[in-house]
Amino acid sequence: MAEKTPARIVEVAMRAFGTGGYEGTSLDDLARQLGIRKQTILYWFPSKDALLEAVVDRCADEVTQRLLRALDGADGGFGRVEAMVRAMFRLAARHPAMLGFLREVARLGPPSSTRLLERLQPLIERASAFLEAEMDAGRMRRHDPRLLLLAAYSMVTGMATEVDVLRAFGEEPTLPSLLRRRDELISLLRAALRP
Amino acid sequence: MAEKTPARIVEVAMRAFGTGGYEGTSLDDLARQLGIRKQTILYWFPSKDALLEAVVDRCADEVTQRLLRALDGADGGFGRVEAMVRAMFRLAARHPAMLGFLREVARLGPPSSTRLLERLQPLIERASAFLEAEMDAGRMRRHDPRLLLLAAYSMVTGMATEVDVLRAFGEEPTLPSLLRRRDELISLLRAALRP
DNA sequence: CCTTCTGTCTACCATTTGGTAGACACCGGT
DNA sequence: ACCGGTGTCTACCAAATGGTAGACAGAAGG
Repeated sequence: MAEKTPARIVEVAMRAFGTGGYEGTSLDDLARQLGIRKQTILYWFPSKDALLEAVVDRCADEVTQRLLRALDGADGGFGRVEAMVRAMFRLAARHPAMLGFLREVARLGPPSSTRLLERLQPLIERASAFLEAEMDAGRMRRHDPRLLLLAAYSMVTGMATEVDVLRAFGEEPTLPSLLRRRDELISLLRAALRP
Repeated sequence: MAEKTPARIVEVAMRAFGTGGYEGTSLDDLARQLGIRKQTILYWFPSKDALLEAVVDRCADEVTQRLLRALDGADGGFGRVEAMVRAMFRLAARHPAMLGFLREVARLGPPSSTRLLERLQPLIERASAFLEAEMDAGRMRRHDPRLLLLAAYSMVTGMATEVDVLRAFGEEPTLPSLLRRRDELISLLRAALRP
């Protein structure tokens, strides 16, 4: 049990909130999964809302860190877009509930959604500035950079998380299928962005 | 009060489930909004789950009807894609909670998601057959038709529903802004699909 | 006038929920 | 040996939840 209790709680809560929803997950559920009593959860986080905030922060950190790295590295141009999509899919493969949690927070609305987006703001700024610059330089077809970003975000979370929908579309929730979806999405974006 | 009670219940429930989530909405909440007691709800629908099923069916009917009409009418080629996107956005404008409800059902998983997708299956088949034919004829750039459909679906629901996210991206939830998003999305798809 | 059916209501109920109060065990420092 | 803090636990609690039982009012039909 190397991991600290609060970190374990946040981890399990993110998975649970991301798949079962916030209201659909009780503190007792979490405690059961953690092998502790719910009072221990309430010792570390004074209320369920406070726990949610902590999970939001953890999630924002993870996403920001991964995407900023992808945005910095690699060659410029479309390679960077591709790197970001790959980073998100890697996240989806390694941490499947996190994208679900993102979506859940968006549904919950303020104050959690506000908190999340505040923390993601720098990332959004950097990414849309990058797209704008590429478009100005004529290396990408011109679109509204923020709407493009939003569309890409929606596609990634959709294609990475909606397992049942995927099944209806003939896709199994396996790793190879995930990679196919990733490549298909990249090719779609490339087609949309070629000058 | 021309509308029948069961229909009113389903209507209000769809709005509530779509914005507040299924577990986040109590029968008492619904009853309050309807100006009746929850026992009246339970008279028409034997349980909360049964009510959810009814809402799922109602939603599937509405979506199928609107999209099939868009898929039939208009000229072929990209015009039909555009008509479908427009139909979805019209739905989003007139019935904002319905797309949110779609997403909620996807999150809830089986059996509701299964039920919804079964009922949408014919629509999915028709749409992907259409895309396939267009690609075969060389009138659209080749992509995996089902994944393309899924991507488009994700983009539409995302861009039409995630108001808080939108706000972070500098978009206000007003009608003109919705139309801008619609047009931007159409132009994105057109760019991705031009041969 | 009586009966039956329909739709809504009042009165409950068992369970679950988020949260409080406080006991208890362990640990490091003195 | 003692003490103060830290982390987890047991014992509760008030409110809310989905659901049951049955009263009641009105309309329809004989």
